[in-house]
Amino acid sequence: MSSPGKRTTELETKDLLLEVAIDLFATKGYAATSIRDIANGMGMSISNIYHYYGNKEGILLAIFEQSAVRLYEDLERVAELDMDPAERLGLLVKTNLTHTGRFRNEARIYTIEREQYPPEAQERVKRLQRQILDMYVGQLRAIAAQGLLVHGDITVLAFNILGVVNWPLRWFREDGPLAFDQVVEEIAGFVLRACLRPEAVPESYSAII
Amino acid sequence: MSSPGKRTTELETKDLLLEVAIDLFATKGYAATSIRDIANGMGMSISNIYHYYGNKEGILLAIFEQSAVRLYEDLERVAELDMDPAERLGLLVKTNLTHTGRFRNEARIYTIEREQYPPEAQERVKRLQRQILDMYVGQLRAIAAQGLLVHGDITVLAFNILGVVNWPLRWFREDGPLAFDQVVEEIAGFVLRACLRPEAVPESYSAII
DNA sequence: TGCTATATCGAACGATTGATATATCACGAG
DNA sequence: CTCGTGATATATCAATCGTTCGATATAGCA
Repeated sequence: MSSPGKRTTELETKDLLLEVAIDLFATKGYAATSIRDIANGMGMSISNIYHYYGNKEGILLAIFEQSAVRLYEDLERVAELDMDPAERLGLLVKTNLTHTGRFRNEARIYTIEREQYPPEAQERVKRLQRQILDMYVGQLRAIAAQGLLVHGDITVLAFNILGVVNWPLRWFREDGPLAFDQVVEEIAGFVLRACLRPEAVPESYSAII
Repeated sequence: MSSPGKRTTELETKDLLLEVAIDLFATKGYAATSIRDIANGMGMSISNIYHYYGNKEGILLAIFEQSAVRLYEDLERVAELDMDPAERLGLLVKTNLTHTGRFRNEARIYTIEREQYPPEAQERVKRLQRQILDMYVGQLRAIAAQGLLVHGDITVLAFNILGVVNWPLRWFREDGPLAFDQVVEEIAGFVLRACLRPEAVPESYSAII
């Protein structure tokens, strides 16, 4: 750490705080979670929260920044791969799903409806959500350039993809009967079949055997 | 009205109250909306809310019951129509979309994540959501019986449909560039292409033209 | 004309909220 | 060993929360 005087636990406390907040925000919701809930959850007093993050909104922003940016960068890396556009779209969907599967609670937070963010945060949230949508639009355009895309509005297609990809946050249970990996495969197939002309759907996604 | 003593306005007040609450819950969220916000929005005192609905949760329950049941019944009517299963699934999707388009604010409320409902309400919410999912599963089964369904887990397919169908609640703007009717058509096509073997997709949905 | 039920009100309750101000603690630099 | 600084705790704030209260006004019934 750069500055002196740390009690050796700054990072741990700061991160523990985020961890607890992520958990509570994701389950109870941001508005229904109190500063005291968080302090309680980490077994410390509320002072730390104000010491490290300024105010309640600061926690939310930190969570959003940390995890939404990470998602965006993960996706961007895939989006720029030099490969067949259809396969790349499938990989993008799977990457997105894997990400939200691994960081489930964080994902539930950055997919909160924008209106429920504090007004000051909304612009930032909107921009990042827009960037992710645009990434899907870009992938679809590459496919369209090959004449392999179904007809229809590309933006609607992209929104539909986001819908299917984010919905498992609402229903998938780790302890349920389905394996997450299998769900990822099936959703990727669902997306490709819906977006591509039938003859362009890679065999591994067509789910027709 | 059955009982005496009404000041001629009970129905109007009771409904106005729900209307205001629906609007506020849908935009600010349930937890972030105070009883006083609602009273303020209808230009009356807090007492009426408790007079008519007992407590804050009572309002939420009344909204849920009124609108979620209406959606379910609308869908059930379509699900029981005697017609080609593929066409019927398309019609079901369009009915669902039209419903959430017309009752947008209500729909945003009954699609709130279940955990954010008061504990006493969760069981009721869960049951109705399950019933709607099962309706889609039933439609998919009918298609599978004809050998026209893609391979894969039917439940995952049904969840995917719900994802695509409910997502417009998050992004569609009445004053945006897209006409809602067109979006409805495109989403129905998206769903059918993703669920049916290519040769089974009705021409009107195939969007290949 | 009373009697009762409904509709509405304003004021108040105790609890909890986000936030702050002040204090104590631990430790590294000198 | 002292001193300062960052980490944590305690005490407290005004505001707002959901809820309850007693009161009043109005309507139909006897």
